[in-house]
Amino acid sequence: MARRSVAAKKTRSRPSVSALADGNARRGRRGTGSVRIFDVAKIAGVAPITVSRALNTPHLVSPETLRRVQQAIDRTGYVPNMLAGGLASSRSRLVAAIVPSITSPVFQETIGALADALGASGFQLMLGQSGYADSREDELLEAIVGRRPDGIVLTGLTRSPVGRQRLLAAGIPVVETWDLTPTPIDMLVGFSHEGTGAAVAEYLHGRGRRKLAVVTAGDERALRRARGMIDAATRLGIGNVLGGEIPMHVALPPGTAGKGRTGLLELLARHPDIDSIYCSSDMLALGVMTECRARGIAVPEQIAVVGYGDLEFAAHLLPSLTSVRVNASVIGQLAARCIIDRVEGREVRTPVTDVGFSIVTRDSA
Amino acid sequence: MARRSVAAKKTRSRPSVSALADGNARRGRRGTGSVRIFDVAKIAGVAPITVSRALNTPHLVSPETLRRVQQAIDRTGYVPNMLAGGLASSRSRLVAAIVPSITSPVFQETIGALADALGASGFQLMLGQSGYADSREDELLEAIVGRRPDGIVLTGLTRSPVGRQRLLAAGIPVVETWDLTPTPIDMLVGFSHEGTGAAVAEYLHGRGRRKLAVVTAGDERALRRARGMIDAATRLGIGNVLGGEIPMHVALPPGTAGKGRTGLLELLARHPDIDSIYCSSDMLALGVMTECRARGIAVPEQIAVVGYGDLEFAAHLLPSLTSVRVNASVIGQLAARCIIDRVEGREVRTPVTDVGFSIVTRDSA
DNA sequence: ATGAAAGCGCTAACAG
DNA sequence: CTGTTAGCGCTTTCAT
Repeated sequence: MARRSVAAKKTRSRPSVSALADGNARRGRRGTGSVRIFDVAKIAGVAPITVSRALNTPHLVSPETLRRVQQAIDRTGYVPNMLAGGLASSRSRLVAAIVPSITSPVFQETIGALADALGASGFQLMLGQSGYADSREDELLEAIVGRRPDGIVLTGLTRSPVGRQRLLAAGIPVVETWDLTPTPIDMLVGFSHEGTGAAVAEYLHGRGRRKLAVVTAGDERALRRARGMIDAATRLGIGNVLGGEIPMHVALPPGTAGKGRTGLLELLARHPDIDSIYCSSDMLALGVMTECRARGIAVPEQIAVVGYGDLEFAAHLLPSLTSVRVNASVIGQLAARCIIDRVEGREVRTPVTDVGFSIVTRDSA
Repeated sequence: MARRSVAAKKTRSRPSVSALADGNARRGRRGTGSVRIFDVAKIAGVAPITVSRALNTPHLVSPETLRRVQQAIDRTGYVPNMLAGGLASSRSRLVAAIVPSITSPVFQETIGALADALGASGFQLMLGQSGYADSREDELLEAIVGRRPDGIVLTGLTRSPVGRQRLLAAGIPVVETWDLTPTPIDMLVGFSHEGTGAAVAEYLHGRGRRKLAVVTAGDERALRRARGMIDAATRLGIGNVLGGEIPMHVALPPGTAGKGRTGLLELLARHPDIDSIYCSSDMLALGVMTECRARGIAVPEQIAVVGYGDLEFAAHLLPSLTSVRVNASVIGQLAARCIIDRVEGREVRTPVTDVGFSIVTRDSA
C-alpha cells in the first residue's frame, strides 16, 4: 500500500523532461491531455499553488512572480479546469436558472439581465427549461443540484415538496423570482400577480368599463393574474351584462397572437356585450387587437384592451397597447445581487423584495 | 511521504461509526457536508464503485444489488456530485451554447429545441450571451472551456482567431449554427443568409416590384442577408427609381418595432418612391407596417413588406406578413445530435448541414 | 458481478 | 509572499 502510494506521488510530480511534452509520456490515466496548472508552474519556476494564487488572489502574489506566471500562461494557453477547482474549493462560480420556457419573451429580459450581472462578477449562467408542467422540474433540479452551483434562480414557485426539500438539503442559495409568496424557500424577488390583475380591474373600472373579460394563458402565474382581476372586478360590482361572472377564456400556454384571436372570437360568441379585455400577455393582446380590426370592432371605443409585459412592440401597435409593466431587468439584477452577496459571505439585507409594477397607459384602454 | 500517504488513506476510508454521522466527525477539510457516494455505499453494504456502477452502468450490476443501492439513495437523498464525476471521467454531460443575445426571439426556438434535445440525452445546457460585439466572446469562451463541456454550440461565426484557436486546442466538439461557411471550425448546421436575401429579391421581382428597399439591423448576419438581397436585386437590374443603389436603413441591433418605424420614415424621406421593403426581422417588419398604417400607406398595394424569422405573430398581423422561414428547431435538434453522436463515439455523417429556408407567402407581399 | 487502489486537476490548511 | 501536504468525491484500471 505504502509502496504504491510512493509510486503514485512520483507519478504526480513527474520531475521529468520538457514541460509540455511529458504529459503524453505518462503511463497511467491522463484526463484530457491539456495543459495543467502544474505545467504552468514548472515553466514559471514556481509551485502550482502560486499559479493558483496568481489567478485567484493576485494581490497576494508579488508583481514579479505575477508577471512570470502570466507569461507562462500565455505561452501554454492554459485554461484552468473549473471542474477541478470547483471540487477542491466547493465554489463552482456557476449559477443555475430554471425558467418554464426559454421561448417566453417575458422571462428573456430577466434572464438576460441576470446573465449580464452574473457575468460581470465572474459567474456563469446555466439555464434549464422546465416546461410548464411541474413533472420535469424535479429531475431538472436534481441535474442542477448535482453540478453544485453557487446559486439557483427559480422562476415561479416550486410547488413540489420533493423539489423544495432537495433545494433546502443542498444548502445552495436559492432566489425565487416573479412570484411573491409568504413562504419563500430562501430569497425572493418578485411582485404580486394578483395585484396586477386587481390594478387592471380598477383601472378599467375607473375608465367607465363595466363588462370586463379575460383572455389568459393557462399557466400558474397568468391564472393568478386573471384571478386577481376577477376578484377585484367582483368586489367593484362589475362583470358581464348579467352581473354574474367575468367571462374568461383560457388558452394553453404559452400565449400567442393566434390564441388571442381565437380567444376573442370565443368570448364574443358567448358574451357579445363585453367592453374591455385583459390579456395575460402582450402577444395575446396583439392577437385580440388584430381580430378586433378584422371584425371592425373599434379599440378602444367598443372594446378596451390591456396587455401584460409591456414588450417593446406594445408602444408600436395601432392603437398603442396599454400594458402592465414589470421591471424584468431589475428582477434579474437583484436576483444576481442576492446570490453574489450570499456567496461572498455578505449579509443579504432584503431576502424578500417586491419590485412592484405599473400600468403603462396608452391608446388601447 | 509514504507514511503520510497511508494515514491519508485511512482518513479516506473512514471505517468508523454510523454512515451519515461520521462525515461531521471528520477533522480535516470537508467540502459541502452533503451525502457522498461513500455514505450510500456503506448503507447498501457495497463498495462505492458499485454504487457508481449502479448509477452509470446499471446493466453491469445484479438486480438485487441495484435494489439495495437504490434504497440507500432514496433514504439518504444522495445527489451525485457531477463536478467530481466530471473530473474523474473527463465527461461533464454539459453542453455550452453562445448566443449574441438571449433576448433575440429568433434564437429562442433554436435554443429551446437544443435544450430539449440535450436534456433527453441527459445533457445540461449552459448558456452564455456574448452581446453583438466580438469582444466579450473571447473571455466568455475561456470561461466556458474552463468548465470542460462535452460540446459547444456557437451561433454565428467566431471571427476572432484567438477564439478559434482556443476552441481547436480544447479539443471539444464544436457546432456552429445559423451561418453557412466554407471553413467551419468543426461541425456546422445552418443556411445561407445571402441566399435568403437573394430569394426575397427574386420573389419581389417576380411580383413586379422594381423599387426595393431594406430595413435591417446592423449585426453580422442581418447585414449578410441584406447584402444578398441587394446583390441579387442589382443582378436583376432593379433598384430605386434612379436605377442606382438599393436604399438601405441600418439600425443598431437588435431589430425592434420602434426601429422599424423609424427606418421606414427615414427611407421614405430619402426615397418616396419605394414599392417594397425587406426587413431583417419580423419585429422590424411589424414596426414598418404600423408606420405604413399610421401614414395611410396601403400594404401591399403601395408598399410590399417581407419579414424574416416567421415568428408566430407574423400570420396574425393585418395584412398577414410574408416572411422568410427558417426551421430554427431543426437547427437546435441537429446541433444536439452532432454533439451527442460525437460524445458517444459515433461517426458524425454530416458535419456540415444546410437546413435551407423558405418564403412563407402571405398578404403583405 | 464486485472490489482495492490510484488519480482526475485543483485549492484549503498550515507552515515558514 | 511562497511552499508542502492532503484532500475535494468521483471513476478508471486492474484484480478477483
